[in-house]
Amino acid sequence: MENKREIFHVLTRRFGLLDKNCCSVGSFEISTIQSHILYEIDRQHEPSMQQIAQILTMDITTFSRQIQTLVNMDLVKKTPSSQDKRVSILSLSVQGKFVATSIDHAMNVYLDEVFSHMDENEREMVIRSIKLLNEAMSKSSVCCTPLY
Amino acid sequence: MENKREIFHVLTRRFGLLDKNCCSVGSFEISTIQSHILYEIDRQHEPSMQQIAQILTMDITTFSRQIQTLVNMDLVKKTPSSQDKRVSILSLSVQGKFVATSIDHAMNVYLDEVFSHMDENEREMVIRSIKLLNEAMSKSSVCCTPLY
DNA sequence: ATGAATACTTGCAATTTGCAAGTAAATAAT
DNA sequence: ATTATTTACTTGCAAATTGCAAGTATTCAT
Repeated sequence: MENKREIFHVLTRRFGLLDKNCCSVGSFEISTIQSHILYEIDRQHEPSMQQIAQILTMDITTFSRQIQTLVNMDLVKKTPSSQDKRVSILSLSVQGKFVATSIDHAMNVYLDEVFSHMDENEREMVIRSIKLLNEAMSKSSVCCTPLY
Repeated sequence: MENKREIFHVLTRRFGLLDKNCCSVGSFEISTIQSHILYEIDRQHEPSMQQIAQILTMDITTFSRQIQTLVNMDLVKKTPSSQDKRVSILSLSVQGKFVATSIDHAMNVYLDEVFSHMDENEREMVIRSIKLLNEAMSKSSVCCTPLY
């Protein structure tokens, strides 16, 4: 029987390391969490604070302060919702979009390099496997609240 | 072309979340980093502080203090090396071994549950893919030095 | 024997964290 | 219509975590 945890542990530590090192773009020093925040704001449609905080399973107060930092860095904009004045709609500034895109690009460059060590069949298999795994994880009842 | 980053991001966030939630065993409150430290001490043969800190890419001073905490919790033992009195050999206490094993078990239970949503062929494919990926990542020259 | 390198520890100051308590707006109850 | 409750977010504060600089102790190099 395989020790599944081991191989997953190695994988996620490596990826986490990449996540950690990827995040300085130009003069911006971006922490891992901040890059994840930018990533999620970019993905979602007019997200509120709550929404992003929940996706990232962050305490809302911690999140609030991280957003303040990102607003001060002029990477994120906060717009009060017209429907509900309590909620702030988050969006990326032009600079924020640039940073998010740069990080995304860097990550994909890295992943392409990783995949270059495989042949075409292997590449396809791996991609298919990760997708399968994501589906299976989202079906799981054991861990965590589903992310998407 | 796939957006590789997206599917990897989802995967590693989910796994990270699991890592975060898994770690309270009995009366022990274990943080994610601490569980990784226990895991690596268990894996390695008579590791020094440096060794584990490097594997986990942690600052040695931060690591030193984390180890102090784990020693105080009676989960880790520090034995001065007989060959070199500067180095401390790390090992798990009986309790530490128990905690590490419990976490490992919990993770594998979760992973088994995840894999139960697949058929046997898929399971094999996924395991093979993760291994392939780990190999490819270890060959990569790009990762883990700052990208910009 | 002396200087440089290595393995680790401590001082300190900055950052990050999460709970408790706050404000303000929307919804429900009377 | 007024009051109470819930929701969305912010601030106070105290504890924990971090990393650099500077320290000690041991080993290696010359």
